[in-house]
Amino acid sequence: MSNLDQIAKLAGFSKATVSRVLNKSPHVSQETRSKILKIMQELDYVPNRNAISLSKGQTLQIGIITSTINEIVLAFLNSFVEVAGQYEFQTIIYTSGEDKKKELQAFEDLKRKRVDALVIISCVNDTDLLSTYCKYGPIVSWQRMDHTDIRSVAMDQYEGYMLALKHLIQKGYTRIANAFGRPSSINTHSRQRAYAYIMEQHNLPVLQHWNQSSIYNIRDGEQVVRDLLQYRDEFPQAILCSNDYVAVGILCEARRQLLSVPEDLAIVGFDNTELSHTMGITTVQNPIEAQAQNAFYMLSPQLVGRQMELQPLQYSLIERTTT
Amino acid sequence: MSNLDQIAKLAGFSKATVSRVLNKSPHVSQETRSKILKIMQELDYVPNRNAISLSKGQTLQIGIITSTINEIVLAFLNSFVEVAGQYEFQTIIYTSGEDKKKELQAFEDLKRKRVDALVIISCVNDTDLLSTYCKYGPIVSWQRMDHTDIRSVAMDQYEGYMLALKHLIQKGYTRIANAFGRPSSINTHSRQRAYAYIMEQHNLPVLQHWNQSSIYNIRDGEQVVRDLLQYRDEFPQAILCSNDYVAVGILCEARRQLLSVPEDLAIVGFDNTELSHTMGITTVQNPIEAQAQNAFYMLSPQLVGRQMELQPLQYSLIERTTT
DNA sequence: TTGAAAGCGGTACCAC
DNA sequence: GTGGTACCGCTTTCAA
Repeated sequence: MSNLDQIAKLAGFSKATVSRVLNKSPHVSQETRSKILKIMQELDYVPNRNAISLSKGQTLQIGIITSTINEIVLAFLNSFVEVAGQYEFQTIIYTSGEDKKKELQAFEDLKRKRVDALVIISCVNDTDLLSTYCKYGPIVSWQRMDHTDIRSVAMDQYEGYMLALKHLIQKGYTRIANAFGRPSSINTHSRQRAYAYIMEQHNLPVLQHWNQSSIYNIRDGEQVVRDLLQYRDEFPQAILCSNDYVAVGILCEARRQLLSVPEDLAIVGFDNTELSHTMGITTVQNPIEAQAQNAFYMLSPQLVGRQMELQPLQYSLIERTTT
Repeated sequence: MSNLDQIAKLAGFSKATVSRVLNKSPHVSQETRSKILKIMQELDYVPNRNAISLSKGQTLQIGIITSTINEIVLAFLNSFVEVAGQYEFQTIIYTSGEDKKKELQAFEDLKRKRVDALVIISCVNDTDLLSTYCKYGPIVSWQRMDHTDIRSVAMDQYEGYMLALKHLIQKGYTRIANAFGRPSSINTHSRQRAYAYIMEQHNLPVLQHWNQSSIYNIRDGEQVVRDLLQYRDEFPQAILCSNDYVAVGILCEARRQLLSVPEDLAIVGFDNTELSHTMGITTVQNPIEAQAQNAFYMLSPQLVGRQMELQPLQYSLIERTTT
């Protein structure tokens, strides 16, 4: 492998001049430039990115942290990789598997200058601890954070959940259950607030086993149906899900249990993923791609020195056949 | 940010000794070590990864190339990130969006020493061109390659497809259609060979419109059903799919069209993903996780200087309710 | 327009 | 066990 020095020697110029050519500096004469370019071509030269990173103190790499890559994360990840790539930034995946130590390595890598910035999709460490890393580079989060140092691109799911609740009530459903996600998450709290508010406002019943938590995926959704069926007399008319995959699980299991949807059980998903469309699940449209792009835009002032305008975000209800 | 030099000065030792402490060299006295470690702690010192990479000529980063991150890729990606992480390697995503230039950047990054190795999930460039990059580092592929320089971890889908075909025939289905993926791919060719062989052996009919290509995802699957319905009289009894997502699309659309499954149409997926389980789709179990792990193991001789034993791979048929 | 040289922050070989 | 020092390969300031 050839390096700058060799190119410089062969061309009869200094490293500085060769570097100028590489960086398209205007302060190089035309003939010098073409002579150097020719030699680079001949030697099949490409600059070493580690050397550049070390010298510039910038890697053009962004770390993205998630416990695991699942279907929900997919849309965000794709969209983020895409927009970051447009600005020459690469994306490194850090999967923690909910392990605090492993997750922390991503933050250490920010400190160690392996990445220029971090995006949190989900994290398990204490936010007070994580925010101490802000001094090493910009950090944004998709997951809502209870800490002011780390900004979040997510929307308040209170609004989205309200849409779903109002839709159900308007349709005449009164016995409404919830399949929440992480019990301690801000999203879950928002949803619980919306639920409590609406239920009280309409003077509707709230049973304890209608509030299930830690329901994340298809399998969990299937289990929810089986659990609810144990209380035959208190079976809900409708169920709101933490995401579309949970809704899919509930729908499939409901059918297996010979419940007809939406007559015996109405289902509302969340996110409006491809799958909810295919399976005809009523859901709340969540602009995930836009949030991923906003994540990059929020980093951009420190990354590319330019403030970028965030896209407006809005929920909407997509009515399909499960309500 | 502090660096080696500062630590050395403050501790009253040389950079070399500090470096030894960092790298856990045994040739440092206990008190020197603890003294240096104490100072590192006080200054909150961590070594700069770019400097290490430059000096060692190794980044501990592996690039993974795919046109887009979809559900099929998910299992592979998760598994690969996991196993690579166990050996301290990080994974960088390169999504090409089928753009040859963009895809080539990943290979240039191998040359430029941004990554130590590459894993191809899918690629669009000419394999002759890509194999010229082998001299810069190890490259393996999940997608089957027609080039000997780049080894593939994938299995020959001929075997898997045979399982599915034999299953259908044993069940008494004779009018069998195919939803193939990329027309030019080696996998598709393997499947076509298996199909042709079985059909001829059993003297079964083969209609041209029973062989659909470029069917990749749920939407494509839905479309397949609508297309096939145009030939009412020549509607197949069963259909084999390029993957489980196509099968899901076909299943959902078939139900919407009031076809009963498997009576009017039997469906066999491929891969045995979570979703096929949930929806009760008969499928071919494809050990994707093991292939991802093997991908790392195939890189390992050049990456960690150790030959690792590849896991044996085997297809099996998972019979569920769609056949 | 060009060059010399001092970084960037480590590693690793060779002395002692 | 420890230190001196030449790398690794590129950027950037200052002079000329």
